[in-house]
Amino acid sequence: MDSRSARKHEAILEAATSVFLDKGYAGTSMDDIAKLAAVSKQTVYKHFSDKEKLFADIVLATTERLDTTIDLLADLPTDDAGLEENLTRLARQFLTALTAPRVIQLRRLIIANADVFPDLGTEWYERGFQRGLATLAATFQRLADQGLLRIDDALLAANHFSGLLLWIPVNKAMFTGRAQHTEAELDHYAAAGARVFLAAYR
Amino acid sequence: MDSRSARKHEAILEAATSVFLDKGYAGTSMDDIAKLAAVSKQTVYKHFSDKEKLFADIVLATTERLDTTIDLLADLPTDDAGLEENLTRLARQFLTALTAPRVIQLRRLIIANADVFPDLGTEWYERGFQRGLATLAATFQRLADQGLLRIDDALLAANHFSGLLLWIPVNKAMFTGRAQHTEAELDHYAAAGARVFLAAYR
DNA sequence: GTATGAGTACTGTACCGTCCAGTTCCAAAG
DNA sequence: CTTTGGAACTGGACGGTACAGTACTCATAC
Repeated sequence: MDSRSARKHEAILEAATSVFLDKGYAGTSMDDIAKLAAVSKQTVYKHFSDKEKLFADIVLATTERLDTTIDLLADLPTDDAGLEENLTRLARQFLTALTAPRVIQLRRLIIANADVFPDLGTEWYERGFQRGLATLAATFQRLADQGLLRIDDALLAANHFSGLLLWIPVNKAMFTGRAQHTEAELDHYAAAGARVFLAAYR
Repeated sequence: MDSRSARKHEAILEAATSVFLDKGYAGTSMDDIAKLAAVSKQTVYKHFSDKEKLFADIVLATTERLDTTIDLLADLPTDDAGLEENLTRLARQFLTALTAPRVIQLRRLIIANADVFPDLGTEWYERGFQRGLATLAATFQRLADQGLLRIDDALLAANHFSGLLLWIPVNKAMFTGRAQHTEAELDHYAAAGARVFLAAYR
């Protein structure tokens, strides 16, 4: 059932995602998108009423995809033995997922336009950010219930975990455009973050 | 020596800072700035060759001002007695300084335009961000030398401290435009962050 | 009385969104 | 398999608007 219309729709979405992530909202023209999607501008406007609508759609779609990734990661084995090791591995996967160029670009895109699209910023914050934290918090709560961690406020703990891990690389990436983090650096951040977290919450 | 020219120069800088912080780079027109500064557009162009130059100047000037604020904060008494209390107070002041609307707006402004002005983003990162962290790290190192803290990598510790404190409120502010943090929330973040930090680094 | 600035008109460019005339796809009917 | 009708698409032109930067004339400060 991949009608021609559906194919075009998909091509436009894909092209728009690419260009928006790369050049920002203001830096992207509808002609750019149409050209990259190999589609006439008229067709773009047939599928998406205007630029704002198209932008909102691609942001939410990309957020959705990120959501499911986070959900997959947060499943942590609850055996006592290698707790620090497991947590470090989780931290490392978190770092990889959230410092991926696409994710960083999405963050930048939303922050940059949070004043023009306040609803979009809020929606991303709730769906793409707090939801991920809630998932992580649930995992920590499970560990706490098993007596492996000592936690009052699981959501706060999840925030601390994220902050310890992500503050450095995310800021670097936000400000210096394309930041290249070596694998070794990420390993180091993950180990150090997990260690501090356990020191406080075990 | 406040010549007329110098006064105009100052008025333009002030107006540009206000408008840029408020409406972003693309959202600000040179006419807006001229009007707010009560100055003709011609005069703006006499003092600043073009829009980009003006933007860079106001960003760096604002960064400079933030720098000195951080320097003032990071002075921590090194008496053993009330270490946790002192650290909590430092945390609280940090939070106040770095969640101030002006600072948040500056962050947004730089992140939003880091692709168009990569040098500016890098410069802010080094001057306004890493420099503040270095100051904080020096303070921690001093505490470590006195045997009050156990620290391998003072810069990493400073990053952890910042991440624990700022991850929540800064992200909320970045994404949801104008975030209003109550005093009570900030108190809570400061106390919790300082507690976790000490658990790991004392 | 001269340099500096105000006020304003103007040029050139970029881009959103629309319109239209001609073409291609696709599915159903013969 | 061929025809046919309508929907979707192309390509390009166009109106309208916003804005960076310049030019020019008249007023004002010092």
